[in-house]
Amino acid sequence: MLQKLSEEKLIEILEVGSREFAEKGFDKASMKTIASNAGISVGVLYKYYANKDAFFSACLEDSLKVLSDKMEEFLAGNVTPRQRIELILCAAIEFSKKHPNVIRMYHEITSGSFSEKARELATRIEGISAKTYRDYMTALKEANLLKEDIIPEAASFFFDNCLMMLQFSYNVEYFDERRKLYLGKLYDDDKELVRQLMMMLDGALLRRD
Amino acid sequence: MLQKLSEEKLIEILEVGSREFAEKGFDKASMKTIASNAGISVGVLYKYYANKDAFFSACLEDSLKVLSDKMEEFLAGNVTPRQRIELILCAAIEFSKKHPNVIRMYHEITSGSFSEKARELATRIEGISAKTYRDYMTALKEANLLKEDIIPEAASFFFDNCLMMLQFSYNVEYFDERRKLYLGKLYDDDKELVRQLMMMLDGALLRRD
DNA sequence: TAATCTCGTGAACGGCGGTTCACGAGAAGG
DNA sequence: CCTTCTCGTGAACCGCCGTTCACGAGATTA
Repeated sequence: MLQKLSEEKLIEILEVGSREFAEKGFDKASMKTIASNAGISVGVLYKYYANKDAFFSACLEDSLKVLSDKMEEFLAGNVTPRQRIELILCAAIEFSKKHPNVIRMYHEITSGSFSEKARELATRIEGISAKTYRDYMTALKEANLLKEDIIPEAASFFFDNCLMMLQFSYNVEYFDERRKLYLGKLYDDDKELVRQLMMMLDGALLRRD
Repeated sequence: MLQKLSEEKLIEILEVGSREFAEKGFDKASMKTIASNAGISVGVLYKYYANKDAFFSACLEDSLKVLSDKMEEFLAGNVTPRQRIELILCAAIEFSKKHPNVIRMYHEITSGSFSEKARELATRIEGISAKTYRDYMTALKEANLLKEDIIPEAASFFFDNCLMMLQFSYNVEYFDERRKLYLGKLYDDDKELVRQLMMMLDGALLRRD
């Protein structure tokens, strides 16, 4: 052969890996299975990645890239705060449905003890969204649109908490069942759920005019 | 010997197990380590529990009992809705600090594929809090204290999401770091955090008077 | 006291999964 | 066409972990 793995093959490997990790979690995912699902031998996996941990990090990085791209859209465009919240909520749900593995992998590193590398990656992406939200909340504050007495740090923490649980609720099996349990017939009505969340977040964060 | 393991020993085993599972997660926790930390042999663990899964379920059940006991306090006492929210927030944080392993084990089953038994346990406790919160929100609605247009199902989902993230933020290592990242100097000020969350939840859920 | 029973012990087993490495297929170079 | 080099292959290795079971220490019983 002397053919290095093609570009597409390398991408495929990362995709197969992400799927495996997202489905089974880090520990239960097996390098052998990943290799065979990607149609390569285990050996080559270790030619490209030092070990399971490094491979996981690569999959994670690949996944998180999509997420952080999305993040930049959040502050773009000139809309009212209320509209922006609604846009973000919709984007979060839409993103969830399009990239379930990203959220699942994110959730995965949330538990378990991971390598420095994985830690660092997660912290980096977390740092991006933290800063994005805090900047946004600070801007709201300065425009006197944030609720009285609420400080931007707490507001962005609160806001991201809500988004994170929303994403988990749409992707992680356990949280999905929980969502059904809580929402009942609202489970299938994304539109109405967004409307409800909107009203609550609005009331929580924005000054009454 | 012919001494059955003493009552205290049995309790100690569950505690050691819970700690181990909470710290390392189900997969990385080792039956041998648990046995040796509890000062018994592996064999006896298998005399009392059929396998690792069953032992995990027992630890989980032991932990969740504490949680569901706490739950009943939530609706007790005659206080205003605002006061009740504040009480629950404080209780959540206090509980987190007192029983870190409970939250961590709960978080653990949230990921990974678990046995029917573990699933069932989690669903049961989830069911209790879901019902508790929904009943409470329904009561608020009927008393005309819930915000206009908000339906109890969505409100209780939202509320529990906030509480859950709060608990994770105080116990699960990853979320704890994230909390520090978001809150900055507010990280050490529980009182102020509760005050801030209070204001936001109040605004999100309760009718303005 | 001798026989029997109970129950904790921990070495041993089996299997699995991450990781390695000797191999060989085939491209490149002469 | 032969040599050399590249790089994917997958059997083999190793360590770990859940699980088992033959054993024996001590309690019970007769």
